[in-house]
Order: sequence, then structure tokens, then C-alpha cells
Amino acid sequence: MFSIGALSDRTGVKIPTIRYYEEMGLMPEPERTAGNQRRYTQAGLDRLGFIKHARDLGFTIEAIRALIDLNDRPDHSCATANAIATAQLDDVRAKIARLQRLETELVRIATHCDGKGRASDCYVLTSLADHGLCETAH
Amino acid sequence: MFSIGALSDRTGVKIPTIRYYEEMGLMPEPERTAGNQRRYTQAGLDRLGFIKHARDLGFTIEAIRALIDLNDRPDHSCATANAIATAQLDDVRAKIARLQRLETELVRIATHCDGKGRASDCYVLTSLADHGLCETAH
DNA sequence: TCTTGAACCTCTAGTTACTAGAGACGTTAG
DNA sequence: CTAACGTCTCTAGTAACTAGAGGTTCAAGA
Ligand SMILES: [Zn+2]
Ligand SMILES: [Zn+2]
Ligand SMILES: [Zn+2]
Ligand SMILES: [Zn+2]
Repeated sequence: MFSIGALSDRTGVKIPTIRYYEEMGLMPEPERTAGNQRRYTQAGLDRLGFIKHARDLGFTIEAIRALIDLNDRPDHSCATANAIATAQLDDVRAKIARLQRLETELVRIATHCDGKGRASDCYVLTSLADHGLCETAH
Repeated sequence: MFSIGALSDRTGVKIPTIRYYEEMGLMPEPERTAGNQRRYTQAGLDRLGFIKHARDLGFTIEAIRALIDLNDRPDHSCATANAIATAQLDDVRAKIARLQRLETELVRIATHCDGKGRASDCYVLTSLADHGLCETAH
């Protein structure tokens, strides 16, 4: 049996976060000691590892809840898991595309200002005031 | 003079958001009609455009506050503006790098599952449970 | 001028995924 | 047995909004 601190040490998930996952229904309610402290089994540790890995990959709590439900029903079709993973990939790709457009603009903005001029003719301020100077839609 | 709705229409910033910016000190408190409704000048419209553009480029409210302060002091050095823009660029690049690592993993995960199997041997679920299958640190 | 419907007002609370802190209680090594 | 550390619940705070309730004001047409 593991205390909540032991789980935290083994997974890198902070203690309040583990309690938060419990409240959100991702972690099952564990057994308690006579003094009301949580005690986890190996299954609890494994589940927290699953949650952490999914969070590290950017899945939302809601998506993880669906994935865990599926994990608990081995005979069920994995179509939902596939849909969730694919949606997450699409989301990540959309975010990358947007950030690359921002990068383009920020490179332009940062390179046209050396930080040594006055605010009145600073390219950073000018280009924030005028989207017409931008090269991309963003 | 523009009503808050006119400002919203012209900039694409929603009305509650404009009020929120006012509360955060980004928008100056505008004049009011006898009936307490906000009335903005061209300067207010310009400032909202500045804020929107900066938000679209990912700057935080705090960063924008600093940039606006600088905009209001034309004789001041633009060193701070340069520092803020550079930091924002670094931040965007770090986010892109992380998302590209996630993309690598998600492509692997999504392509090894056709969504037609059972949950018990679904690659999506397996690989979420085991970070050892990952190709990158993330 | 009156009316009516859209726009506006303030205030509270909800969103996401946590994080911090207060004050009290439990556990364990020496 | 006691000190020190771990854990408990609860509240509130974070970023940047968004939604809704309940009430007031504005503007345009009759
Ligand atoms: Zn400059
Ligand atoms: Zn732009
Ligand atoms: Zn599958
Ligand atoms: Zn991994």
C-alpha cells in the first residue's frame, strides 16, 4: 500500500493534484487508514501513471476520463480511443500552425527593434498598433 | 463617440471582454452618458485595437499593460518593449518545440490503432500506460 | 411625445487544471 | 513518548475570459 506522498514521489504528480484527480473522478477513491489517510494499491499507482502520461501528451481531463472508462471495459470497441487520439493530434497540429504564424510575426517585430530607441518610434509598438504590417493572418 | 457595442463590432472584441480590460486597467475608464453608459473616443478604439492585436500575438495582459505604459511615455527607452517581444518569441518557440514532440508521439499512437479492435489490445491505451514506448522526452 | 425593442448596466458565478495556505490531526523513528 | 514530518479538509487564488440574472437606458418609428 502506498501513501499519497509515495504516489506523488513515484509519478511526479503533486499531492493536491492527486486529490484533484480523485475529485474529478479520474482516480478511484482509495482505501483509508483508521486515521483517514489514503492508501493506494499498485492499480492506483498504475492509473496515476496513465493519467500523468495522458496529461503530458496534452489530453484534457474529460478525454482522459473517457479513455479510462474504455480501459475498464476491455471488450468494448476502441473506436472512441482512436477518435480521441486523432482529435488530439489535429488539435496539436492546429496549435503548431498558429504558433508558427505567431513566430513569423514575432521574429519580424523583434528583429526590427534593437531596444535602444525611444518608445515613440519603436517598431514593436508600431507593429502592435497596426496589423497591416503583419505578413500572416493570425 | 462610440458605444461599447460599436467598439466591439469594430474590433471583434466581445463586450464583456472590453469591460474586463477596463477592470484590468488596460482600457482607460471612458466617459459616461447621463444614463451611465460608456462612450469611447477614437483613442479608445485605437487602444482596444492595440490590445486585441497583442492578445492575438499571445502577449499576456501583464505584458500588454507594460507595453501600453510605454506607449504613453514616448520619450522613454524602448528596451522594455524589446525585452517583452523577445521573451514572447522565446516562449512561442518553446511551445512549438514541445508541441512538435507531442505530435511525434501522437502520430505514432494514432497510426498504430485503426479504431476497429477491442480496448484490451488497443495501441492508444497501451501506449498511454507505458511511456517507455515513446520516442521523445515530453 | 410616446412606446417598444435592442443595447446597456452591475454583479455573481462558472470555465480549466491546477496551486497555495490555514489549521487540525495522523504516523513513525528514535 | 515525543518530535518532526506527513496528511486531512476547506477555502481561495491563478489567466483570461464567458454566461446569465435582473434591471435601466437609448433610439427610432408611430
Ligand atoms: Zn524598439
Ligand atoms: Zn497582425
Ligand atoms: Zn485502438
Ligand atoms: Zn511518453
